[in-house]
Amino acid sequence: MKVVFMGTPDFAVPVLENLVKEHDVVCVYTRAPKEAGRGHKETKTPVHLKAEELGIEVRTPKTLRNPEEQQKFKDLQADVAVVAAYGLILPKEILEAFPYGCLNTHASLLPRWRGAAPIQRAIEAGDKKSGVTIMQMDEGLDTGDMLLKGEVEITDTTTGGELHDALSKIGADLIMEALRNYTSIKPQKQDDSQSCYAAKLEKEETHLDCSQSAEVLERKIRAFNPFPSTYFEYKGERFKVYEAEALMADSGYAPGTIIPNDSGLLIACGEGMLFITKIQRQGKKAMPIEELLRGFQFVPDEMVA
RNA sequence: CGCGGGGUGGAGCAGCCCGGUAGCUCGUCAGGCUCAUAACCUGAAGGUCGGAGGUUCAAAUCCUCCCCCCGCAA
Repeated sequence: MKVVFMGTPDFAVPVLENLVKEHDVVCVYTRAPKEAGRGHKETKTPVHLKAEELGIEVRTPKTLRNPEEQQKFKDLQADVAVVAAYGLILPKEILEAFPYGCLNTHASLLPRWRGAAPIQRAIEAGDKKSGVTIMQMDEGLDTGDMLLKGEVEITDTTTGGELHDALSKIGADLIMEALRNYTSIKPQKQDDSQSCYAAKLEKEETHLDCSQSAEVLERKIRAFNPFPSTYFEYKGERFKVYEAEALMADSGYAPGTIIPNDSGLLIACGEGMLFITKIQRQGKKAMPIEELLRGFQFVPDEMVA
């Protein structure tokens, strides 16, 4: 088939890689390069780089709401547009431009977790499973009819990064199946009453609030690992937390207190305690807590914030 | 030219501001103690202090340039 691909982050790259194996990807749409990273160098999106590597035309319009862009899109005369975490709203004219419309690869089991950050939100909420849904896009936010689903288990050690990679791969395979069997798949409506939204990750949430339950904090740490990661502050210095264990016994200490113990870094929480197992000091690499503690001391009874 | 931290025996850190015999915790190896041990005691090996210049009687430490890693902010 003649396919237009629309995607932006790493999650979308495997989808593009799969598409080119069986289809004629005539054009790739992605977000425009922006200043990012240290030194504010202009950075192309992962999909942009992959498309260039594959020798496919790349377009980076700032919006698809204007008639000129819509016409340029239609002129591609493709059979279908495959969308994976693109980041721009697709107006009706785009959605209806090709015979098969726009198929989206969404990283959740819809209708649960519509929206921006379904992967992290599923772990954070304590869901036991997640997955990918291929849907026929409509004008709503992830409300289109569902074509295919692929499930994956979330264990009590699954990190956001692991789930991201797993879902990315599943999505890349599912979209191929959807294209192959498009005409025989019966679209299913979403049950709106079962829906929920995955709000985008805010910087503010990455700060660990020790007054919360250790269980809740542990899930957040796991969901946000490796990105955007969580942190606490100690003596004015920021420490990123990548892994921790929740101990739900009552510590008897005020939330935020470093509890004396000889096996590692134990912090009192609103409910239970957090035993930090992987940490990163600013300016340093992430490392197991034992390593940091060989040369750095967290003084017992002092507080983290 | 966005702001900032760091590169010191295998690991993690201190020392740098106020130049002058390289230190701590851990690991490794050997020996000892012990019913035994990841515990304890004794001893040992192991470092071009990221790289290149410069200042100096003397540089991990001061100056210049370069390489690499990371945090913030976007």
